[in-house]
Formats: sequence, C-alpha cells, structure tokens
Amino acid sequence: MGKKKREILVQFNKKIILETAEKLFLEKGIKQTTMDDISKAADYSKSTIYVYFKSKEEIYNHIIYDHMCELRDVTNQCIKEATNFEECYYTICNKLFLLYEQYPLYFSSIMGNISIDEKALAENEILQQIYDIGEEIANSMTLLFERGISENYLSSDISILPSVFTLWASLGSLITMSNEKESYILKRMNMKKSEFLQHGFQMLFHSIKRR
Amino acid sequence: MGKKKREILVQFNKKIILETAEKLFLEKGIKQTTMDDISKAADYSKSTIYVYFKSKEEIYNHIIYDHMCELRDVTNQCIKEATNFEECYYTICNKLFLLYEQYPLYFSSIMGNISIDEKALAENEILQQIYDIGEEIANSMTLLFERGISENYLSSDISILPSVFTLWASLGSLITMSNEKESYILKRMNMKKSEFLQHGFQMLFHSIKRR
DNA sequence: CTAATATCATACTATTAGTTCGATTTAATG
DNA sequence: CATTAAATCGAACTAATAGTATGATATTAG
Repeated sequence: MGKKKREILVQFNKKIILETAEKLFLEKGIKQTTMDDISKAADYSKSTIYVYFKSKEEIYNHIIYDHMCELRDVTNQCIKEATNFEECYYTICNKLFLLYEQYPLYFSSIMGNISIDEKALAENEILQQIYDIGEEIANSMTLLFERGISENYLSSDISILPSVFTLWASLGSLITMSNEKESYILKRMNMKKSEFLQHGFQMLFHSIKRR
Repeated sequence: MGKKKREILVQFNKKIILETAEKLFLEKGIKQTTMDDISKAADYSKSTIYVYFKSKEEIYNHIIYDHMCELRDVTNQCIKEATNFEECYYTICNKLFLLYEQYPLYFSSIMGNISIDEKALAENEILQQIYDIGEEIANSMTLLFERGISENYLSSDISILPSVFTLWASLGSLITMSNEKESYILKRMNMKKSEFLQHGFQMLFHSIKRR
C-alpha cells in the first residue's frame, strides 16, 4: 500500500472515531462517555483508539479544532460578503449564536481558545494548531475593525486588538449565558432568548461604535 | 449539650473542612485534591467528612456560596459609598478584578451563578442559597442602574435587567480572559493586564452609557 | 452509670483512563 | 502463493478515586 493510501486510511479512521465520540458526547455528556463506550460504538478495539488518540482529552481537542475551523470559515465568509461593518457585525453575532446551538458542548472552548497563552503548547501538536486557528480568527477580526474605521463606524483612534478581544469575550459569554439562563430571562425579563441576545448585541455594538 | 452548642460545633467543623479543602484546592487543584487528602489535612476521618458534606461537589458549592456572599457585600459596599454612578461602576469593576485575584479558581462560578436556571434546585439546599445570593446581587445592580438613570449617566429608556446581565457576563468573561491571556496581551498588545482591563471596563461602560 | 451521639479506622465497591501483550488479521511485495 | 510487516484485536491488568459500609471507640447528656 502506498504511503498516500495509508495516510488516507488513517484520516478516515480518525474521522470515524471523532464523529462517534462527538455523537456520544452529545447523547450522554462528555464526562459520562467512557473510552470503552467510544470504542464499542465506533467499532474499534480500545487499543486501536489509543493508537489514533493518546487520550480522551486529545479527542476532545480535535473536536474543538474542527469546530474552530468552521468558525474561522464562517467569520471569513461574513467578512467577505458583508456590505458594511455594521451589517457584518450583526451577521457574525448571529452566526456565533447558531454555532452555539449547533455545538453547545464546545462553544465556550471554541470561543475561549482564541489565542490562549502559549503554555505547554510546544509539546502538543493539536493545541498548537488550535492556537494557530485562533490567531487566524483574531487577524480576520482585526481586518474587519480596520474596515470599520475606514467606513467611519469606528473611531480612528480605537485600540483595535484590545477591542477585538474584549468584544469577543463579551459575545461568547453573553451567548452562553443567554442559553443557561433562558428560563430566567423569560420569567424575569419577559424576553425570548433571541430578543435578549439582540439587545446584548446592540449594547456591545455601542461599546465599540464611534462616538 | 444544648442544641445551640451542638449547632455551633457543627458549624465549626464545617468551617474547618471548608477552609482545609480550599487551601488544598489552591495548592494542587480541585480535581487533583482527593477526599482522602481533605480528610487527612483537616484531621477528620473520611466518614466524618461525609457526615458534614454529602459529596465533593457540595464542598465546592459551599465554597462558592461563601465567596458569593463576599461579592454581595463588596458590591453593596461600593453602591453605598460611591458618590456617583460612574465612580461606582469603575469601583465595582476593580473590586471584581481583586476578587478574581483572590479566588481565581472560583471566580467564574461566582460570577456565572448569578441567577442560574432553576433546575434541580429545589432538592439542593446550598444551590438554592447560591441562587438567592445571586438574586440579591442582581437586585443591587438594578438599584444602581436606577441611580445611574436618575444621575443622567444612563438613558431613561434603557432596559435595566437585560443590561445588567449582559454587562455582568461581559465583565466576568473579560476579567477571566485577561488573566488567562496575560502573556499574550503583553506580547501582542504591549499592555499590562491592568491596562487592558481598564480599556475593557471603559469600553463596556460605553455599552450602557447614555448617548 | 447509661444511652445516645459523634468519630474513627479500615476495608470495600464501582467506575474509568490508560497500559500491556500476545494472538490474529490484513495487505504489500517479491 | 509465501513471506513479512503493519494494523487490529481482545482481554486482562493497573492505578486512581468517589463514595459506602461496618463495627469499634470515644465523648457527652441526663
């Protein structure tokens, strides 16, 4: 078997394991899913699972990585297609919300791993890759903010990178919170989650908007 | 022994166990601290520990509860002493940051448990108490926002409760993030953590400020 | 002193991540 | 087809740890 073919097979096996793990994680929770569960459901022996991934955490990190790539693609898409900064801002906000709904288990990690500190990163390939994707996203957002300045939505003396990171952290936390507290929001604020989120997105828009 | 005296002893024992657990959690991490560790360090047998707390999670929740009480007291203090809304806002921001530094392990839970959804809350006394403290804090913040309106820092048609919760989530996430990414912030933005935070606090102030 | 209560030590169960290793299967290659 | 190397299997094993059970011992109230 040529080297190419083998490599394809390896990726194929990894993919099956990851997809199975993700399905189980969603069904019964990450903590509650055991390596034996994954092994049985994916129809590989446990030893084989450990050939492909050196720990459960590495499986988790690979899932995060894949979804961060999706996030990067989505944001880049928004930036490419938007007609102006403000529209792009709200589109990204709503896409982030969709991402939460699609991957509630991973959303915080996806958002929070944008440019994590470079600790113990060197030894771990997948963490390194996660870091790199985070940087790509941060760079795209920086470009978007520059566009915001040129379109006069943002002041030209805004500190771009600090603003990007503050906004990013706020959006991530807002979206997570609106889901965790959905019934509270309905009861105490008489708002649907989506209304609450729109309010929050507007609020945070004003945190960066030119004054 | 009178009932009073016994009750005092119970509280005393609980306190020792909690303090010991917290010390160990800080030293070696929460996950890495075993119930046997706590038992040995606190000098109670493991069985006795389980008389006072029904699980490790309950110990954790009691610690959270205690620190949420501190947070409530601190915010109330700020609100009482501040000369105006803006000053109070920044004082609370800085107090939150101090709280993070004091309790890095619990900060997210302290901030995030403000008014959690009422699920499975009924059966669990300490979670119920945590919920109640969260409500107290939310109420204080509501009063503060009303003062902000009357002092003309905030617009009179602001949606108070949604704004409080969005701000709260944003501040919590910002503070946590600034610590996790401290070295990144220094390297890429050439800012000390405290500078970055001041920038973020100002940004978020503009998200609520009257326009 | 007696009875109730609190504490103790110890051993136990159950779960699960991760390892080991020899047996078996698969497939490339001559 | 036969040889060989790589991949996979399976099953038993280790180590860690939350939580339980139990019977003995100590403390204290009345």
